[in-house]
Amino acid sequence: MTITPRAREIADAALQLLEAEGAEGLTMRRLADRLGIRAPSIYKHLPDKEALETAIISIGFELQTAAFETALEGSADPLAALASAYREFAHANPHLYRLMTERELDRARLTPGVEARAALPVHEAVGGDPDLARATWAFAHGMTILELDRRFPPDADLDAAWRRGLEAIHSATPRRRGR
Amino acid sequence: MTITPRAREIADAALQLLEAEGAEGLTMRRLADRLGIRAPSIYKHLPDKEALETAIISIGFELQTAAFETALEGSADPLAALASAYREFAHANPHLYRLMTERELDRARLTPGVEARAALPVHEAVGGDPDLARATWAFAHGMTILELDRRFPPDADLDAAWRRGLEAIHSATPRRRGR
DNA sequence: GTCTATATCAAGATAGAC
DNA sequence: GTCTATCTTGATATAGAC
Repeated sequence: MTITPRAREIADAALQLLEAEGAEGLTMRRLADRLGIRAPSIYKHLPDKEALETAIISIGFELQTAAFETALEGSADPLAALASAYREFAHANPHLYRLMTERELDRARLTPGVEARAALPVHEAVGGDPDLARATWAFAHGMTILELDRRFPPDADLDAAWRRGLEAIHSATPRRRGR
Repeated sequence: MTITPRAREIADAALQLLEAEGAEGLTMRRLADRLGIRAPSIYKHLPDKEALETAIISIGFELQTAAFETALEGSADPLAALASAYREFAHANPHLYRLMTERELDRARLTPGVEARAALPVHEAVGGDPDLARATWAFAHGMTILELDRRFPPDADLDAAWRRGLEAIHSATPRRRGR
């Protein structure tokens, strides 16, 4: 779904609200407060709350794509660079990260192409093997969300766990000529 | 937290309700209906809804532990056996699996030891390396929850992605004498 | 594009009697 | 251990005027 400029402003404000107050803090009333309008006015720009959330998620994919691009600039180890960028993105925007990952995606309502654009660099970094790319995403998402939810023991060395997993993936990655 | 027999009956019914109707279906009123009592009566046995949820999660860990034990009996490849059992457990009890993983755990309210007992076989299967065990759990959880939430493309070969990831982990697992 | 007023609903939880 | 009655809260969303 493409979106009017005003709807985009509203979604930007919603993202700020989401990160400031968490998922339960994201209500139409509070969002309206933040915008200086009344809640029913929002419905003139976005049909319902789901559309609002999907608009936020589209912004999230754009931010993630940008983070990946920055991370890859002049990096000698693309996989490690993307993994760090992924982890840092989630820690910088934990509520957004949860919103983006903890549910089924209503892809028909996303800005077209945003999801695939965000995923592309990972596919390239593992040499184009789609199965390995999915396994890599699963590992990264698992580490990230379990860390955000504090599911590892408090004394766990998560840097070491990330390293151990990336090593394993690296050793399973097909080599290109010249590497 | 340990629990009275009646509270355990209530938690068992709550688990059935959860799997039948999903997380939003799990309300004190509907649970009471299923038990043939009124909602306020539940509060004589469990202090609040969080205690109910934590009791369900404790049961979940017990079920998972049992599933792991069955899977390991006479298996030549413990890691593969545990991975299959993990995946099957989640698919057989998807709402329970989400409840168990998609939030911070209130460990003080769990039945003591249940979480560690469920995790132990995985630690053993990767040769006792705690970092590799965490990476393995992250991979398995990531695959599982992304699959439950239909986040992979519909044509993705998820068996192949599981295999690819487990291969990578296996090649990173320290060998024991005689293997 | 924004407003006021309101419909609609359903949740968790408590008091106090039996 | 269960009941009835009720409090309290707060959410999404619509109608219709300006």
